[in-house]
This record gives sequence, structure tokens and C-alpha cells, in this order.
Amino acid sequence: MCAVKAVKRRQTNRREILLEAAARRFVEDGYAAASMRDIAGDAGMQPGSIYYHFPSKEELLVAVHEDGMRLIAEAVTAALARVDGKTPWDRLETACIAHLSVLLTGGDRIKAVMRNVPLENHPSRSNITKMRDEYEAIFARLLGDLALPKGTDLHTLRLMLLGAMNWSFTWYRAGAESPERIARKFIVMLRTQLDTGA
Amino acid sequence: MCAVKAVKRRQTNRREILLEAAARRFVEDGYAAASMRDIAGDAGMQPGSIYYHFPSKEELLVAVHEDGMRLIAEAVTAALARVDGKTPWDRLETACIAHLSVLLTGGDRIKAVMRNVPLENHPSRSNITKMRDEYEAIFARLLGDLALPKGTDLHTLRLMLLGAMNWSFTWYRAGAESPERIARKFIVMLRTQLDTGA
DNA sequence: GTCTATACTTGGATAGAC
DNA sequence: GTCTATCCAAGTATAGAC
Repeated sequence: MCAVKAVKRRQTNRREILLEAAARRFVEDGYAAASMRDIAGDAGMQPGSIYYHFPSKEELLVAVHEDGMRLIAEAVTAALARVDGKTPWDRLETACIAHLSVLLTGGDRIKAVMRNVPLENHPSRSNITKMRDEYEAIFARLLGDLALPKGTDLHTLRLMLLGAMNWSFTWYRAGAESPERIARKFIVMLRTQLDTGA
Repeated sequence: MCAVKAVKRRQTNRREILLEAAARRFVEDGYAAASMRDIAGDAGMQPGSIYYHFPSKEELLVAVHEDGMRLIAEAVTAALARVDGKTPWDRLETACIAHLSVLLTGGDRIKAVMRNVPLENHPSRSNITKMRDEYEAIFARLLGDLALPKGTDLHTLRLMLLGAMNWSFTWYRAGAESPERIARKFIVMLRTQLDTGA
């Protein structure tokens, strides 16, 4: 039993090291320019050895993507677990702060998610779609808990808020406004009535 | 002089055909999987011939990206030219409808813009940044014309609105809600006060 | 000036040894 | 589970035709 666990851990470690190395290369060089040889070198193994863990470069990308999505979901879930008593708007704000913070200041395993999206048609894509749907359901629930004006389109609201946040990786620069402040401003913008009727 | 024009047109056409073929392959297969040989074949030439027009695959991507951005900017500018007399909110709505419509229902030369973004570090990236800044200035101006509540953060509002719209290519499906309706809903969401104080 | 033919080089992938 | 050797597809360079 101990042996089994040891072997399992060993496997996992090597796989994790590969995921980390791949994510780094994908983020730095882009998926197309990142070579399996470079990734293998960073992970301390020979190019051919990668194929014991992943059947192809594309599958490696999918694994990196899933890994990053899982980390994001865990970060947001953990943050929400800490604010259970507050108001619905507070809970939404907490989730948005966690989402933006992990997205913008997380490591390469997180950054790789937004910068390298596997193709729509790829066979292994179904699991990614499932993960994304589950993740977005968290926000759907948070929005559903708000006391919104009658007739508010929750579906559109969710797509708008998540879209605004997810796109931020294209313009965010470290040192400028913090992810937390950005998230708070997005929420304020939604809560406020911008149309003054003037 | 006629000869010069003929040669010029010939150049342009071949280049255009290449851009079209490349955009199509980039969208269909993704940048990494699209081969120069396939692109050349679609454009009716030999693989090596591409290199007379573009020095590398990456530069071809940059050219496709710039081409698409230009088409988007032209579409929005043209739409705005047609509604000069209306209210600031109407003008903003017009721009958003045009932006989303061309983005979501435009051809491959448009789709390629969102789906294949050249790397940040790439040398030829400066022109893309310049084009994007100029394009976003259009929206900055439209937002500046609105009579917004005092203290509204125009910068955040622009990033939020454009982010929500740009991200839509990840979830939009033809046949579902039209780009025009989506754009209108986004605007309504911003104009409305979502916080009922309840 | 534009394209073809062809060769060079890198890189994804596989087979079999250890 | 990893390495070595190898294959072949694909990016790229270039010489020369027209």
C-alpha cells in the first residue's frame, strides 16, 4: 500500500513538473513556438519521454488548460467559503476579486488558460466545456441570489461580467491597478445607474 | 503608368488571396496546425512562394491580424457615419451593434483576429497596439459624450464594455441570439441600476 | 517582380532497449 | 518510466525560370 502510494506520488510529480514546464513555455513562447524538446529539457527529461505521460502536444495543452481551470475554480471556491455570512453583493464581489486576482497574478499554469485555448473541435474538449460550465454555474448562483430589478436578464449579466473579467488579461499590467480594485470597479459599474436621463 | 497600376493590382490581389487563405486555415485549424503548405495550396501557389510576400509564418499571422482589425474599424466607423444626429447613447449603441455584428458574423478574416493573437513580444506587434489604441479611442470618445453620473470611471467603463463584447466570440453560437440583440442588452445592463437596495 | 523547384533544418511522434 | 534512435511532416531558404 505504501509502495502503491509512493509510485502514485512519483508519477504525479513527474506529470506535475511536465505541466509546469509546458505551461511556462506555452505562456512565454506561445503554443506554436514552444517545442516538445524545450519543454522536455525544462522538465529534465528526453523529448520522447513526454509521450509516456501525454499522447500528443495538443493533449498536453488540454491537460495544461484543465489544470489551470481547476486551480482557478479552487481559488474562487476557497474565497467564497470564507465569506459565508455577508450580503449577496458582497459574496459576488468576493468571487470576482478572487477570479481576477488568480487570473492576473497567478503563475504560468493559470496564465496558460487564457492565452492558449485548445481548438473547439478537439476530441478532449468535452471535459473542458464541462469544467467551464460548472465554474460559470458558481457565478450564475451568485447572481441569482441578488435582489435585481424585475426582468433583469441573468444570462446576459453573467456573460457580460465574466467576459469583462476574462478579457482583462489582454490589457492588465502588473504595477498598475490591482486586480482587487478592478473587480470592485466592475461591480460598482453594474450597481450604478449610468443613464442620468440627461 | 497603366503598367504600374496593373502590377500594383496584381501584387495586391495575390497578397489578398494569401491573407484570405491564411485567415481561413488559422480559424479552421488553428495557427499551430495550419501549415504553410496548406495555405499555399489554397492560395494556388507553392509553399516557398509565400515567402516572397511574408518573411515568416508569424509575420503572416500579424498581417492577417492587422487586416482583420482594419476591417472591424471600417465597419464601426461606417456605421457611426450613418447616425450622426442621434443621442450619445444611441451612437454608442450603434457602435456596439456594429462591433459585435462584424465580430460574430464576419468572415474568417475577422474571426482570425480574436482567435489568433500574435505574441506580445513579437517585433511587429507595435503596429497592432497602435491600431487597437486608435480603435478603442473611438469608444472612449463615445463614452465621453455620455452624460454620466459624476465620478464615473470612463476608463474602467470602456474596458468593461469592450471586454464583455470581445469575449463573446467564445460563447456566441450562430442561430441563437443575434449580435444586435446582445449588444442592446449589454447597453441596457449598464444604463440600468441593478442595485435595488434590497 | 513574381513564382517554381528543391533542399535544408527543426520539431512532433514512434519503437524498442533498459 | 525513461532513454536512444529514428522517421517524417512542416517551416524556411535559395537558385533560377519567366
